[in-house]
Amino acid sequence: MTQSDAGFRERVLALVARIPSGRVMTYGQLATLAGAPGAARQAGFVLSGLAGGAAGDLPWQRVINAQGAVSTDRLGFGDLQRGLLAAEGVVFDTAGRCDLKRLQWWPDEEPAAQDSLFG
DNA sequence: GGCGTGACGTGAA
DNA sequence: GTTCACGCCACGC
Repeated sequence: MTQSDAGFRERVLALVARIPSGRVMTYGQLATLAGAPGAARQAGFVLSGLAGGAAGDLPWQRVINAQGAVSTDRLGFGDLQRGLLAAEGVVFDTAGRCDLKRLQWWPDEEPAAQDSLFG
């Protein structure tokens, strides 16, 4: 398995699928966890192929930029992403930004730890 | 083989 | 606090 491994895309998609409801991750975070720190742009490009319904059960909506705002606004469905997150309890500011510091999720965290976050 | 692209990130003004 | 510009790495042609 030293040929091409799972690939950067597969790892990013696997991480996105692990994001619990009501939580979000940043592109740089996905890239770093995928083994490519700095490839935040590429991480977003991977998700770009999912937009439109190809995402299946993949919660691509839970992936936002480091500013706590959605980057899909330039794609035309930024409101869609905000709506999906809002349905999960994610509140966006008037500027379209959320409390990333509180909503950012790491695969290292366990479901039980989320309970403390809401407290 | 190399070049350009891209749902970004960080630093600086 | 915001905004501009450059740099980053993986993928497609």
